[in-house]
Amino acid sequence: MAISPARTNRTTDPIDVPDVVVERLPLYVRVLASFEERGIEMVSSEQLGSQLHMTPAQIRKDLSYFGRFGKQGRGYNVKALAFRLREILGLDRTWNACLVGVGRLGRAIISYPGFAPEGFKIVSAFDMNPAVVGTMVDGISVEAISEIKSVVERLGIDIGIVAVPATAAQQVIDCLVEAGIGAILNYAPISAHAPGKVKIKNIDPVMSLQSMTYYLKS
Amino acid sequence: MAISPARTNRTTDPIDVPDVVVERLPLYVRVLASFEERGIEMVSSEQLGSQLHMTPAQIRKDLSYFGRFGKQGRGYNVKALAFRLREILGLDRTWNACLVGVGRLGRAIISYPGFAPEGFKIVSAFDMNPAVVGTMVDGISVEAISEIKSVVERLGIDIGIVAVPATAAQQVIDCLVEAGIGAILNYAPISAHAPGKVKIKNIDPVMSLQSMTYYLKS
DNA sequence: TTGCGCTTGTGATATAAGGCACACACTACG
DNA sequence: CGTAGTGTGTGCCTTATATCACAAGCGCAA
Repeated sequence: MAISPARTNRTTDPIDVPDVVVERLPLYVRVLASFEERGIEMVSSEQLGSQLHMTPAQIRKDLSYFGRFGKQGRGYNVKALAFRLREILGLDRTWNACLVGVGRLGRAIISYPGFAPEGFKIVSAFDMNPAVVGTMVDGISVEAISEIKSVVERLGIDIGIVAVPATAAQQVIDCLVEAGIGAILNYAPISAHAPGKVKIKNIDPVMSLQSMTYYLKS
Repeated sequence: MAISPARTNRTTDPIDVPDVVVERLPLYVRVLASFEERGIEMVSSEQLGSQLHMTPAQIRKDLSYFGRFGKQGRGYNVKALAFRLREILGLDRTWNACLVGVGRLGRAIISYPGFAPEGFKIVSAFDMNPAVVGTMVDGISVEAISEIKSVVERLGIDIGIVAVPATAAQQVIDCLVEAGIGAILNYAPISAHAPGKVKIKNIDPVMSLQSMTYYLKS
């Protein structure tokens, strides 16, 4: 009568992986890439750990959520592990993103050269300001916010990037969710909340600074 | 013989407050400001919680690390609590920051209008590129990286903002630490490590996206 | 003054995350 | 083959974080 106990299946197992673990995977992908660049073929959790300032045990445990990638006595094959982790994270394809808010910050985001090499393409931009709608910014045409839903559906956009003022942010986020977006990267200084299964990450340099000052008032 | 048991003193009590709690304080400051704007005088942990999508208990416990700010039956005085939290976080003063790396991203950071209103002033900038050194960017003169230590000491700079390419980042960070900086905001795509008591926060939009895609591969 | 409704502050408890340590697997080498 | 050396995967324990639940405090109203 023994029911399959715990984590027995692998590779296709989105259940029960803690968010913290998923958030560390890109870190692993990144150091693996740097090992690969240096021509290193095998790497131990010990080496990964010292690079990342983490305990080897944590790395091994994190990886064990997704499968058994290592060989006892040898460690992990750098190339193979990187490949599998990219696969697991869904980085083996391109993702389309749209930007909402083409102000100063929005333009900087559009021009940021770090997204494309990692497979994130900003394919569309939106703004409320009629003076900006219809113009081109870095090869992207700016459209009215009312168009979000139709454009998202037409172009198959998965990710929304929000760079509007705080006052408009929650409204824009609701709008993106309504349009069927699955993940949101929010640069607006609000503690945004996305309903349902939609993932949201806030990027808020001011809040980061504001918590660090606590430790500065020595 | 009873030794003072646990948390008995308050207000000047930097010991033993978990980092997670400190990181939430700016959030509280922010919602309190929004309540204040709306002219609300008293607020309960229940109201704060529903605004922030947190349990009231967590908010009360977080605040209890620093003192007893509420009144039973009434809640918290919005203005007074905001004031105290700003004081605790060290937001009742201005902090000087310097920027390292005056590339595209660095310029965007210098021009970002969100820091100053919160008391963070970028007072100095550094770059490696001799073509940029000596120029002015948005009213800030750019100096050579070798000058960091002397400028940091002369101007009393507390915070370093790193916006250099990944390859140079760790070196720059070490240099800032050496110069006596107490906190670092790192925009470079590396998992940076600061030695000693120096606080560091990484801002990495690409990594945020890379972890969200895990949930997108529906 | 007394009593009631409301909300705090906090001990106790539950849940989540991290780390230890060891059996086991694999390699290399003689 | 056998043995020594190394490093994984994981059960178990520790530590950290979140939540519950309730006694005690406060304000208002009668």
